[in-house]
Parts: sequence; C-alpha cells; structure tokens
Amino acid sequence: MPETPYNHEEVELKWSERWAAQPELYKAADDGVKPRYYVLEMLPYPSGRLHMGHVRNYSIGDTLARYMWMRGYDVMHPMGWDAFGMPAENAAIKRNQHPALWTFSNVGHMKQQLARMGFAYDWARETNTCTPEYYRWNQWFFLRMYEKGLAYRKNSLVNWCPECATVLANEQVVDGCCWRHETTPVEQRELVQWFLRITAYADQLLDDMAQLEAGWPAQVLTMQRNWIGRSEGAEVDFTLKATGEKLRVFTTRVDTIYGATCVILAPEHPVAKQLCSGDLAAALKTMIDDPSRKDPETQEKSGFFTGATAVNPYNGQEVPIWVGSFVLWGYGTGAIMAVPAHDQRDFEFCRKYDLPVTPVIRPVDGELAIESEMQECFPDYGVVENSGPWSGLASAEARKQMAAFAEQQGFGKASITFRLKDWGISRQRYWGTPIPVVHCPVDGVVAVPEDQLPIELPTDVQFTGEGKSPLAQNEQFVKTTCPKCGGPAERETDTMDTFVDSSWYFFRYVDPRNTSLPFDPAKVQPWFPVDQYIGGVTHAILHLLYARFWCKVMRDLGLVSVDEPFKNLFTQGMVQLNGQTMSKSKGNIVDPDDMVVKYGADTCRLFTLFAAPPEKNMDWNESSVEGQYRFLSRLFRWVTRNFDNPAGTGETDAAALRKLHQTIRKVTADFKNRWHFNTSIAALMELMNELQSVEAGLSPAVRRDCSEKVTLLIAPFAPYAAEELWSLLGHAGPVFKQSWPEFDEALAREELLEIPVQVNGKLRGRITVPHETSKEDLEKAALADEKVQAAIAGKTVVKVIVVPGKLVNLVVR
RNA sequence: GCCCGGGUGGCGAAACUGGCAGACGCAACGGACUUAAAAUCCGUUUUUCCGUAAGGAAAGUGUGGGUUCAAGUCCCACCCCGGGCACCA
Repeated sequence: MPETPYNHEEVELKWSERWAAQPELYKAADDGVKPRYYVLEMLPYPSGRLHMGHVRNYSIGDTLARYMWMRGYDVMHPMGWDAFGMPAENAAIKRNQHPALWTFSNVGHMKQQLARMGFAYDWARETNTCTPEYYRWNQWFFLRMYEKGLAYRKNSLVNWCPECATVLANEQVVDGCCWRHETTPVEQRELVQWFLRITAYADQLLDDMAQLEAGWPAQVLTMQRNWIGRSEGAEVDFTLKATGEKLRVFTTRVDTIYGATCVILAPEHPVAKQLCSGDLAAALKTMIDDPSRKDPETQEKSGFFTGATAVNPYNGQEVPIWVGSFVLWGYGTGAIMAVPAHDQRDFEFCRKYDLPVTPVIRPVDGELAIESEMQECFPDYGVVENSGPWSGLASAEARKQMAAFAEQQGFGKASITFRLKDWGISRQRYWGTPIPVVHCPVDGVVAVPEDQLPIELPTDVQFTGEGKSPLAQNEQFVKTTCPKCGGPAERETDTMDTFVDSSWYFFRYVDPRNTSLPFDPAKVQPWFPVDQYIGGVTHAILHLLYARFWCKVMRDLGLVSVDEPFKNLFTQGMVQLNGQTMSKSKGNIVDPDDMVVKYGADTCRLFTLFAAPPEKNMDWNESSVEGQYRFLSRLFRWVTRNFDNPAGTGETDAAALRKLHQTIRKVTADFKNRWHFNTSIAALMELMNELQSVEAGLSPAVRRDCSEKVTLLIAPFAPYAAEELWSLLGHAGPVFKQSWPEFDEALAREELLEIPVQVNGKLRGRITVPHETSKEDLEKAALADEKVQAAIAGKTVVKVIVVPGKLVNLVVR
C-alpha cells in the first residue's frame, strides 16, 4: 500500500470506539492457565480532572501491563476510585451540591479520560470506595479489629476552630490559624477518638521489611524505618516528694541517670496539670496552645518550675520538676529526666535556667568534664563515673545492668519505645465511612451487629461547614436503638480516615462483587503479593505503612496468606513545568485533554516516558512533545510504505536486521532491568533512523519482517498506532496479545569490531578487526596503525594493555 | 541539624561491570523541495586554538586532591540543588 500519513485523531478515535465495545479485552482470565502478573497503580482521588502526574503514573503501569501480556502472562490490571474525602464535602458547602453527586460526576469524566489515554484496565473490577458495597467492608474490618482489641477509644488532642466550632485536619491549619478564619488561632481540644492499634504490629512492620529489600526503593524503606522509630532504653519511676506518687520517665541513657538534675514534663502531661495552679496553670495553657511550639523555625526551648520535686530512685537525690516546651507528650512517657551533661537539648535548657550540670560519663581515653568549663554536652558513650556501684563500667554495659536493677527493685524496666503512634481514624466529617458503633446510656459503646451492616450515610443532610459534622446534626441518623438492650441510643457520628479505604482496595479488585466477605481468600491467594505497585513517593510512609498493617491484620484474621501486600514498589517522579510543580494556584497546569486533542494519547504517553527516566522528576516541554509526534509519524509512514513493498534486492538486509535485533535486545533489557523507557524509545528512534537510511536496498521479506517487529516493539508504548498498523499488516488483533519478538544474537552481532587505540590513555586511532582477534594480533594491529605510529614516534613502548573486544592502550615514555 | 538522591553541551538526557564522554530528542543554523509557507528530507552543532582547506591540537562531566595504563564512574575533603525527617529523650 502507499505511504499513509499518520492521522492521530482518526486512528485513536477508531480504536477507542472498538475497544470500548469490547470490555472483555483487558480481563484477567484468572484460570491458572498462564502465569499470573498483578500490575497495580495507586488509585486516584476523583478530583474531576486527570492531571499529568496521573498520566505519568498510569503510562508507566500500562506500558508494563501490555508488555507482560505480550510475554504471555495473565495480567491483572484494575482501576478504581479513592472517592471519600474532604474536597467533595467542601464542594458541597460551596455549591450546595451533594458530595455523592459531585463525586460520581467526576468519576464519570475521569473514567472517560483514562479510556481515552488508551489505558488497558479491567473495568469489570472497578472499585469505588464511597459506595456502601465497598465501605461496608471497612465497617466489617473495624468490627473484627474491635473484637480483637485493635480498635479502641481514647482521649486525644485535636485542632479546634472556635469560630467554625469544628475539628480541623492538620492541613486545614495554616500558620496556627483556621484556613477559613485566618485570624482565628486554632486551639487544642481533647476529644474521645477512635484508634487502630498499629503499634501492636510495630515490630513486624519493621522486621518484615527484610522481605521488601529486593523489591522496594531503599529510600522508602528508610523513611518507614525512621517513621516507626524503634529505640531501646529503660523506663524509670521517680517519686513525687510531696505525695509519694510515681512519675515514670523514658530514657535511652539510663547509664547517665546519676547526672539527672531535673525532671521535665510535657505540658500536656496530667501531672503537670495537677502540679500547676493559678498563674502556673495559665502558663501551662498558653504553652499547650502555642502553635509555634511545633514550628520548626522557633526551636527556642522554654519552661518553668512547677515548685514540686521528685526523688531519683538510684541515688535518692531530690530534683526539681519542670515543664518544658520541647518535651513531647506523644512520645515515651511524656516525661524525661534531664541529664544536661550528656544531652544537648537538656544542656541548652539547664544552662538557660541555671540548673546544675553534672557530668557522669567520661570519654574512654579522657577525663570527666568540669561543669563550669562545659560549652556543650558530651553525648557519646564512655565510662560511667560518680555513679555508685556502677562507676567504672562502660556505658553499654551500665545501661543493661542498671535497667535490670530497676526491674529487680520494682521501680522500672528495660523498655522499647516506638515513634510510631496508634492510628487515629476518627474524622468529624460526613463524607467517609461511618464507624459502626452505638452509644447506649445503659451499655456504653456497643458494636453494631454484622448483619446490620452497612451503616449507610444518610442522603438528606445539610452542609454548612460549621458546628458539628453533618452526620451529628442529622437526627434520623443519630437516633437509634441499642443492639444489646433495645433501648434508645445514639449512633457514633465520626467517620473513618480515608486512608482506611486505600489500605485494602487492591484485594477487593480480585473479587470485587463479593457480598458475603470483603473478598474470597481462595480467589485472592494466587494473585498476592502484588507483583508491581506503582505510585508517587508522596505515599512512601502513610498509605504504604497502613496497607502493610492492614495486610497483617487480614493475615491474622485468616483472610490472606502473605505477610506483605506488595512485592515490588516503583515510585515515579513528579511532572513539572519549568522546574516547578504544576498547581492550580500557580496557574501552570498542562491539561492532558488538550495534549490528547493536539497530539494524541500515544504521543503524550511516549513523551512522558521519553523525557526522563521514570523515577526522576521530568519537565513538560511542548516542543519536545512535537518531537515524539514526528517520531511516531515517521514510524507509521515507514511501515505503511514498506510492509508490502515488492521492490528491493536485499543488499542492506543484514544491516537492517542487525539494528532490529540490537533494538529488540535493548528494549527487552530495559523492561527487565530498570524501566528506563527513555532509552528504550531512543533505541527505537535509532532503529527507525537506520531503517530509513537502508530502505532502498531491502528485500520484500525483510521489509515485512521489520514492519511487523517494529509494530510489536512500539505496542506497549503507543497502543493506538500499533493496533492500527497491526491491522493494516493484515493481522487480527489485539496487538498486545501477540508474542513479544525474540532477539537473535547472531543477527544482532556486528561483522567487525572497531577498537579504540589509546597512547598514554589518550585516543590516538581506531582499528577495525574481526571478532575474537587475539591479544597479540590486536597489539600488532594497533602498532601498525598510521596515527598510532605517529603518536609513538621516537618513544619507547613500556607497556601494552589489551582488553579484547574493548580497547588497546599503549604506555610510552 | 540528621538521612537519602542528584550536579554531564543552549535544553531534556545517554554512557548498565572503571575502557572511544555527549547516544536519542529538543532548540539553533545551513541546504534541498515549494511561487511562498507548513510538512518532509539532507547536513552542521561541547569549548578554545592552529589551518584558505582537507585536517590537526588542547581543554572538558560542580570544586580541590588522590588511586589507576585508563575515572562522569572508585576514595578523601568541600560547594551547590532537590527530597524526606526534624527537639523522638
């Protein structure tokens, strides 16, 4: 056929329609005939429009999925919607439109956008987290956790805007004030909230990372390790002098306890409240509410003396009890012993308030510091001094012995503390999963029986953005009867954090319409762990940690058999414009829709993969996009004018086949190794350059062969163009279910090698030799080269380095 | 402050195990085709210097040292950029 110009619109609309008519096209067979491969991309929040970050994430995943199909796998490639969350509720407040309406209309639009990009999803598995069919299982899991003591209620501090009379999420607090009332300082209020006991799994979350070393980026593992923050130390009870009450502190350096010169409490500590009255109580409240306490810029330590003292159980010494701004209520016991001589923060605090500094550790090869001369603390391990029976011990040894002593004496113990806190899931919002419990005046907190699930969100609610959450203002919802005693009771009106939704959705994909369980364990088993998870590094901690936790809970419930849900994780870089993150506020958004209209989805996909390696940030550059369009057109035209062209003698066949098979080798290796699709596409460009330059001499058979292989090679990257070419080639589709081309080492091999010759490490000439030329012959050929001879003229060759197949280097004097 | 990444032409990048630095693409410039433009095709393009020219020389991967026949790649020190964590006792 004659050369056909590449018309992206015509090609893509034609295949869009055909694919839309075949929903079974991307279905995972799930029959065990072929090996299974689960490609998972992080599901989007249905904000209404796809952005370039999505396009990049899903282009990477789709390319991989299509490649795995071509490698003969039964590929699971599902998609869904992380559809609960604040934006829908904010939209409701603003436009008086129900969150569900807003959400579902966004989903409809984004689904079209995804399809138009040519992403091959098994839509029969579509999962939307804001539907009762899905969130009833969030409730089901909650009940299981409640039964096992993994879900519990406790008092906790929340951000409270007195103007809105509502709770704010952390991201709604801007500079210590409410996002809607910019001059109203946010207060800390105590509220009873629901928590999931993720800390019960802290050790497992840490230890099982060993299973992830091979498949996860080291950076993500490090971030999780730091987040979990395991630290070994000891808990020790000081005694309140006045009352004899115990005051427990946590320390990692119990070996320094003879140097403790005061005890410092977090301002939120109950004992602080108890000890402070009058002016002190006011100071305490100010400190608790001061937003700059958490601001990294103002790290000035401040505090005050409570007037009370405590007794150190090791030496009976009486020390003052202070309140300190820098002591965290959420970590350890919320109280510390200050050892200024050996901790920099304590040092700064005690020097500021003229508290004594008592050195008790000396360097292994040095003297004990003198208090008046100390400019900074000595934080290292050393030898313990002035510490009663432990004097003379090494720090490490003293830590062990002193902790054991505390336990033996009953005033403490060795202890491990985690930075990780239990997961607070209560949200005083409407658009989330209702927590399935009832508050009964008689029976207290009562779990809703399983057969009453789902507790559905009521639809007739008012969205004002003020006061209690819309759920709490809805009497019909709140008023209920106690499942236990049948008396009048009130429903819990808190909803769950949306991270709950995304903690297990990828299990639901495998069995999405199950009505009796979240999923059938037998169905899920062969697909897990997920072979490849792909998403932004922004989720490195929270989402990925919660999902790991959820998986372990499900394992303990007997639902799954894996410890870890994701075998391999890939984190892609951001899409930027002129080095800046695209954002609405900056007004520098590139809309995928515009790009698709102008250049087509294939070009868009090619560019996002070509511009940078996928793990790196990439910059959107429209003229570079045009380059991809030119490449795709060139490829399209080459194939259409060559595949059935009967002309040609075949004199350039070998050259074309050599480049073709080198390209197959390169692209295949990129899929296997590091997904540097930018170099795969570059290799395909090189191939097209070569094919174009040797075109005139090709035989008909090789024209055909190259046309087919090129079409197959481009198929994972540019599915529309490939499908069109495949059908022009006379084949029944779909192209992504054909076998990936095998490369032939013999055809890929160059006839002759060109070997660089260096003299003293500088390139002086090149010799062309057959493969497997011996070292001796390489040396001879190098010395015989004209340019090399000129370079060594009048000098003595002292050494010759020959790396067969690579280079020759002559060392001369 | 601590922990990770990274720094290569005008730009995005490549160089996978120490072995020809700059593949591929963008932009720019020159040419062919065209009445013209677009599209397409061909060519040049790291810098500096020598030469009318063919061609040749030197320098060059953030900076300074080092190891090596050979360093973008390995080692030491430093500078800059990006990300994460940030009083975690």
